[in-house]
Amino acid sequence: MAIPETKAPIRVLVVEDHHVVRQGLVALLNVVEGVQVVGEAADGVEAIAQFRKHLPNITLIDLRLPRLTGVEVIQRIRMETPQARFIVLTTYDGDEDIFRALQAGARAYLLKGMTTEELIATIRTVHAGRSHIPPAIAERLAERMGTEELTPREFDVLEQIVHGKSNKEIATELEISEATVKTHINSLLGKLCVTDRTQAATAALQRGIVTLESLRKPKP
Amino acid sequence: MAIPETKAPIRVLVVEDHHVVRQGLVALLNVVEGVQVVGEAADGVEAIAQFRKHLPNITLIDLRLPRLTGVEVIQRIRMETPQARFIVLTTYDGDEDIFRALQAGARAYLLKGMTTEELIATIRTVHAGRSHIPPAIAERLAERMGTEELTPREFDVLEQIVHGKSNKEIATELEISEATVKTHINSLLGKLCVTDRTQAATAALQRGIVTLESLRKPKP
DNA sequence: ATTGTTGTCCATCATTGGGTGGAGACTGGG
DNA sequence: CCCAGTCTCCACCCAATGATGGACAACAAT
Repeated sequence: MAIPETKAPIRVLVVEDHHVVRQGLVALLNVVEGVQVVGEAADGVEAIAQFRKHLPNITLIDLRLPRLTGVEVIQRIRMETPQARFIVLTTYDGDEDIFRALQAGARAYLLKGMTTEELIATIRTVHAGRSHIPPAIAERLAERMGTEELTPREFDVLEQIVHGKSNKEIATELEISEATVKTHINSLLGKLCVTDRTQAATAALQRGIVTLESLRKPKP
Repeated sequence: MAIPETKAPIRVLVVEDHHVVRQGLVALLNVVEGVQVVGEAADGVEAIAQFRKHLPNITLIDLRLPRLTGVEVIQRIRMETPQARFIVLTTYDGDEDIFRALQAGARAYLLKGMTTEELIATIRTVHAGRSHIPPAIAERLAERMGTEELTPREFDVLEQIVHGKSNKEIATELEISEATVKTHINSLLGKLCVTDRTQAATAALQRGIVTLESLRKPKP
């Protein structure tokens, strides 16, 4: 071998649905000394299959995936392989997903705008058993920590609000009285630290509690 | 040469701020017969410089860029080189940007989730002087066509609404009476085909009239 | 100049929305 | 068992919102 004395390479699985991005990651990683891409997956189900097949040291995973979300994939894999290490890689997304991913056991969270050096450094850091959260993400996490969890009902109402429903419509939809809707709104306004439904809607979108995509297709 | 009788390759400039994605595009394109990446740029200003330097046949460009937006880049380049051909490549973004990009002279609009084949096919199509708009995009464009343009003042008000301001606050901010704010709201509600401010806010975000990012940082 | 159009502005009125207090159901610990 | 805590539900009150109608100025077109 030309390489004098290297350790075993870090075996990486890349999970990402965007072809271009996946290609980019693989191309970047495969020229790096000590890192080896052992598998690729374009959706959640495939990700789990590939993981079982290759048992990689590190799984680089996007949160927005077809079939299963990244968070679900992390949860399921950790169920059977608790020592699995994940680096979440996403364009932007809401705070909610970041939070969930870290709770599910992701060790690092990177934005797609990062430099190659950051990516490599993070892979090595996580492989060494440590975590890495960029300052920008940490800041948003901190904000989130202060806020309380929404109850299921409050979540239902918030979802309707984001979809532009009036209190009366929400009441009909959820089969409760309009007064009750107002109560839920009142308490979720408090939890989201906002003062009216419009702010609640934008806050929900910012945090990823509801996604912009879900607005296009009316729900069945 | 090993290749028997090829035409001159299509010379492509890649403009994209996400390192990973840019790498992916370059890696993908450079293995394609008849396509040659002649330059890369990570922001709007660099894009214009690289364009002048290389005069590519096709410019593959993201809309969300530092320094100058993709739309601005397209406009400026077409000012001096009207025959320049652009393929807009973006993750998702709002309808507004799609519309503006096409108006500015982009010939095609692709989502980053596309297959390699689609990308290559589109490059060839555009290089041959034709356009290519995927059905999903075309649909959204069609929706947009029916809607009227907002007046500057209406736009101001809408922006404030998305930022969660009350009518009174908007009135103070814009130095007009609250009644006037209501008038503007009323007419912009009509133009956006919605019935209240919350729907207006989400519609504005969907269409990219206002972006989620701009919500985080309070404007100066 | 005059007509038409469009954008900005304002006032009044009915409706909606948010604030407050409080009742019954259900949970987990002591 | 009983208590504290939480979730869900509802009614009443007043402020904010949206609908309507109309005044005024700027501008284009003939």
